[in-house]
Amino acid sequence: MQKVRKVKGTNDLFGKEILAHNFIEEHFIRACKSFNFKQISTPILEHSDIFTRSLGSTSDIVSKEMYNFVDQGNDSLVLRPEGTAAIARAIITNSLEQDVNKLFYHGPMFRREKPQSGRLRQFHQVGVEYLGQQNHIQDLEILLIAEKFLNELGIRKKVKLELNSLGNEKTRKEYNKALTDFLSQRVNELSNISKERLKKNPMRVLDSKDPQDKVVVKESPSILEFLDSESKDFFNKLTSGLDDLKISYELNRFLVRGLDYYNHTAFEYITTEKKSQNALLAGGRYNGLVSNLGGGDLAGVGWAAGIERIAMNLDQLRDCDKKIICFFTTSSDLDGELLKIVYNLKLDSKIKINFISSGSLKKKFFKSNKIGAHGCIVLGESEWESQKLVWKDFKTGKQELIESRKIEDFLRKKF
RNA sequence: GUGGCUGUAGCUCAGUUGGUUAGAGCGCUGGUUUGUGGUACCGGAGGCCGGGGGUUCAAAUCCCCUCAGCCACCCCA
Repeated sequence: MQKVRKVKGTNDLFGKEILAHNFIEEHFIRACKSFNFKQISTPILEHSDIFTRSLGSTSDIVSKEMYNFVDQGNDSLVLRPEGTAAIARAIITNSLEQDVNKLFYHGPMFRREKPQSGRLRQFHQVGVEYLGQQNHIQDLEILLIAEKFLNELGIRKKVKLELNSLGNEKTRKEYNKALTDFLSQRVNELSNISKERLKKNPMRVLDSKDPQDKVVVKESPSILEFLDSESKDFFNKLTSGLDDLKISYELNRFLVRGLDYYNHTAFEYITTEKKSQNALLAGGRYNGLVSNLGGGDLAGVGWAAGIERIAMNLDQLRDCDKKIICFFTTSSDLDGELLKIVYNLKLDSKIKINFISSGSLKKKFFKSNKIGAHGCIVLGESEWESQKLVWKDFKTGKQELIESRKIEDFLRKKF
């Protein structure tokens, strides 16, 4: 019989991996709460049009990566490929437009891509969204959360912040025209993929990795010189704000976001190591998104980070400081008695109890060491006649007798 | 979707120009006279050598197909 197998690009999380996930989520939540952001959790299932309307039909996510299907009720549904559009939808459906919306979320996202390092079909993101009236302070605030988050994970020094402005709609319209003119003149020098992109979405040519393309792109006009006065003013406020906060960043005029809803601010935290999937955390401003989905005229800015990608860059997890104490008997007849004691123990979470029921006494000690126990409690036949237990400390090798009634006090005092 | 690399025990891998019952380390498990570990010794379980087909007296080994995994491109977190 063939072994059952998992869906391609999905992972079971256990052992070290899930510890890393939890570790990252905990730090993320703490950073968000410290800025008074509120949690939101939206469904994994959404109507397809939430994403087709907002991300742009030329985006790869919509054109080839969405897990969509028609259900038994003839609804066209999708496993959400990203969080921002879903949150915009939630704000509209719950009539939250009037509130100040400082939100954070975490959960699985789905894209049907060919898996590789740092890329999965089901992956996990954490993200923040700040909705309201446009104000550069909001951009700064979500960047501060990102800074705090990455710092506390100890990986801020491994990444750099790259920043660009995509300007407002007017800016992009003019820039796109200029860029198209420029690229069209040199279309023969471009790769085939870039020739295609030139027709559909010329700004995508800017972040091509093709060396030939890069030569051409290097000489292309810069969007930063096309910013109109509103866009320019906004971007200047943001960069001087970052300077004041002493947050280091690099301007990268080739940084374009893949999704249509972005405008003005665009940024990425990327690893300085040479890796193919180097964007750990990325985001930007999306002023038109909510109104585009039929809601009010609400500006927004936010980011999302890939938990798996961050986990790949985590040096090591801090060991949890709970101590393992093994419990076993000298005779299996007494296992029931010992279980009763364990069941009645009321301890705080300082220790983990590991009950051992198989093997000779020697093997039980052996196993205790194997799993890194701090010590063990042994219920021995002869000591049990006077209701006593043996405590053995593995560091010192010493053992002592304790009354079974007092075991709780004993352990509490010890740990 | 397009390429490259890799599939042998639970894990990491050996396996010589095709040659008989398929190997190691770690892990798991049992024991070393029956109540004491971290480091010893002896044993055991566990493999349709990813799957299918072909060449051959003979295939883990050579050829073809297929599946899976990893990596890269595209794109993105």
